[in-house]
Amino acid sequence: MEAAYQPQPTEQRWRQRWAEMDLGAADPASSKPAFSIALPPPNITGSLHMGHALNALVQDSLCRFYRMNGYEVCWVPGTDHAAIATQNVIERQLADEGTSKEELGREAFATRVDAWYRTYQGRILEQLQRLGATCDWRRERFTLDDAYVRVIRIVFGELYRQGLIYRGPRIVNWCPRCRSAISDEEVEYQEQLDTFYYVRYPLVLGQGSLEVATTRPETILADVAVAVAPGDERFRRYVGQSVRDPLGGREIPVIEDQAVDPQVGTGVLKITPGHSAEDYEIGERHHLPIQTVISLDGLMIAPGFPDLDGRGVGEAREIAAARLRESGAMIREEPLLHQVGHCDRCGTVIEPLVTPQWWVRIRDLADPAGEAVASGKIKIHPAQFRVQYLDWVAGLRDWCISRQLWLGHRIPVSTCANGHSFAWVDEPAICPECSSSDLTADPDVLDTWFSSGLWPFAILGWPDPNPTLERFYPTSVLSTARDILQHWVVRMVMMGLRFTSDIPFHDVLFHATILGADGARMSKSRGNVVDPLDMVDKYGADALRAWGASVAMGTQDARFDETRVEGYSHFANKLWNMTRLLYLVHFPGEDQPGRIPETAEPARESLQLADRWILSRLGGLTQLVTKALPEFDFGGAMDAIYGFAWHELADWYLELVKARLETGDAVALWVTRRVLLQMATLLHPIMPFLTDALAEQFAGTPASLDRATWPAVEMEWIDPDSEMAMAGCMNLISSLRKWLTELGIEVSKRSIRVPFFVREEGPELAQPEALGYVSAVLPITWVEPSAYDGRAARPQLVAGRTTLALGRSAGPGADRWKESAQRELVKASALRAKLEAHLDGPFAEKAPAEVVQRERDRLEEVRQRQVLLTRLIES
RNA sequence: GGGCGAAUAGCUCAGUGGUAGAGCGCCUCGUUUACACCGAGGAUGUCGCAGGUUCGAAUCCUGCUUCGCCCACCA
Repeated sequence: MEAAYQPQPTEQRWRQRWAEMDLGAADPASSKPAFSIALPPPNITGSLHMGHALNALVQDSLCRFYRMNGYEVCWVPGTDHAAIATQNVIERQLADEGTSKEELGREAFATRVDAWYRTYQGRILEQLQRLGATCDWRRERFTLDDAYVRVIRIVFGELYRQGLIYRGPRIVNWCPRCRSAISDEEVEYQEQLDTFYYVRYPLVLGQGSLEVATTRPETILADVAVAVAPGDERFRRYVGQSVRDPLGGREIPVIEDQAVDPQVGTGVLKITPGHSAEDYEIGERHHLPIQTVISLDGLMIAPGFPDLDGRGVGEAREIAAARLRESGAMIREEPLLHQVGHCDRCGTVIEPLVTPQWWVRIRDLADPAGEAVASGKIKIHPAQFRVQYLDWVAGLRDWCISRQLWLGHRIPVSTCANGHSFAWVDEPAICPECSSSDLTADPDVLDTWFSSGLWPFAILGWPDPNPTLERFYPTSVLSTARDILQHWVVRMVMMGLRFTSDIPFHDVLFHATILGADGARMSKSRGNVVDPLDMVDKYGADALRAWGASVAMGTQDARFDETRVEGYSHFANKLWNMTRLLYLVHFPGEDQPGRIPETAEPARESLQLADRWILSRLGGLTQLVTKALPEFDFGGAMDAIYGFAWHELADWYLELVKARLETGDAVALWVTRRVLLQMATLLHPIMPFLTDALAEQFAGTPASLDRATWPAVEMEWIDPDSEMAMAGCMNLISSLRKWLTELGIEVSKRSIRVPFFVREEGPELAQPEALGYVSAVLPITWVEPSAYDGRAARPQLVAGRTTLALGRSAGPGADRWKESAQRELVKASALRAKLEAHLDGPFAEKAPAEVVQRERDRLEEVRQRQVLLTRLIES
């Protein structure tokens, strides 16, 4: 074994081995219970980011855990074409090259896209493998594959025939830059400072006017009414009359509508159904016409107004405001901070526009999706996101699924010259109704989330009955980032329930979002992005995984902290060297190859105190980890293993057992081997590379711990008495070591042996092995008290209820021992006073008996300690 | 505006009704035959603020402050 653990060559070797062993291969014919995960398909828009990495390691840890627990695990990987995102990435590239998709033309653009997908698709999956992911790689899916496209068309056709998909002109969130509609969920609201314009709308008949407050004077030309709240006394006399729009001079009615809030602005709302979602609804209620003054490019259409016509919306706003000021219609202007919708892909301000689009009637789909979570059939972790899910599902509106992009799944509908529209799976040459061959295919493509929503069953071969689908659907767990809840998770539940009559997964995991070290979301523009593969290069995949496990399920976003990743790389080295310690006992030569041999389990009676203690602790650890992982408490499992390995096994047990190992003590050899190996097994789901490299050093282990059986808890190991005895002994050793240091005795010098004798023996030394343990880790030697009785005051130490005395005049710090004892006495007295006061009060009567007893024991201990210390100082 | 969450050591974060924890950083000392990717020791905390419940609160409740996330048609 090398003196230091080397992650890079080790990981490379094991990646290859796992691939050869095909660890992820799922056999639908197996008789084991099933566990399955559909890997959330990363967008093919570049490389893997920290979120992907975190998500991958969460899923991989679960898959490994369940395989080790006897499950047939199916983890299906894949990628998503991500229409809008990919198109934007490629458009940016083209812009950098000084060209555009329009210049290229559709065909050349499509070629370009294909090349992009080919380059990055494989790369993303390779990156997952570098993290140690054990997917069933042969089942890889891509949302543009023929089979996947077929599923989409079948689903679309079904919904179409069931009347759940319809086409119609309605107001949509239009992104003028993408030149496409986007769904409500793709709109991101940002606070923005604009001007609030107060504008006068004069009555057509008679004197008077209404004041309207608006942020969008350029849309006055598309106003079709002015509305007030029902019963608003201030404006009662205007209702039913007409006012003139102050730019165009058209007559428009004054109406009442419940959507108007009398508190906001002037209490009078201009109604522009063509350019506001809210106004559109009001317009529908009152059967108002729709006027349009903004084009799909976001430019004004105002033929009668040459100064406005063809201008951008921003410019037009300034011009319209100027006109209003000139005409005297502008009453005043004030700054207004408000929320404005932006395209979440390109950041452009959304323009609500009325265009013909395809829609999914949502209620029939959403209600069952809500019920699945409300009833507990689908569980969400952490639990507080359940509420968010339910609120969100309850508020869903019809879903706009058409996009006017060049990239994506075509809407599988054609219309013939005679006006027959029909959905298809394979594009037909003639109309099925009238056999007309004059067909027009719909030009739009589908929202990416429409196809992603089918992922869990589409990748398992639906709709054709097959063993994989039968066996692994519904999937067990869906793990994802929480920002995708509304986009994706809900869609999958809706589609799953509708088309498979079953939930798509049992548990939903929302892992933490990883922020940059500066606490902001990672973004290229902020320059705070950390590439997970850089971390893998630097510290190893296992270190990154261990860190990820420790933060994955926090309820709060987690800042990336490289020092902690580094800390876990040290941990990996520590584990390596703990195993190396045992290895060198068997194979003392540096380069001597061999495997730590299996030996027979010793009889329980032959175990020493330390052996019983560490096995008991191991039993407790096994219990904890076995419970934590299926509850998705990766952090709890990681912390427990870390603490056990470093602060119990390495710091104490291995130090105590070293001498026994060197003399070939069969019991010590067996216990050490057992503990090291079982600990590695428990850690394998989280740190697979390292633990496999460790297990390889032991004879009789499987080719990978992934194939090992998960350790059962050995109940007979659980031994509270030994744990308590050992705790006392460790406490004594710590006190003595501290004390020796204070006396100026070099604790770690092996050449020195300081004589000590036991003056008062407390429970710390009750176990026969205890004295030996103290002298095993400290440079002391035990002498008979009689040899020193009667001598003058000797430096003494009180630890717990044990008093030890130094057997010769001490080194340079010899005169300091009384100071040290004095300090201890002060502490003991203070503690005693506190405990006595506590036990004197109502605590003694009201608290549970065992808690009170514990305090009494502490008091008794501290009293004795005080007596000992006092005697000591006075001696 | 509504909902959810967070506030613990210098930094990043665990934790939990009964004696405040880890990693990293800092100070002292040490070892180089498991590990300097190490060991031993140390300093640093009114566990956001104010009330309440309780024998006991960092932990439960209420209010407040600050930060974050989600939702929402304030024009």
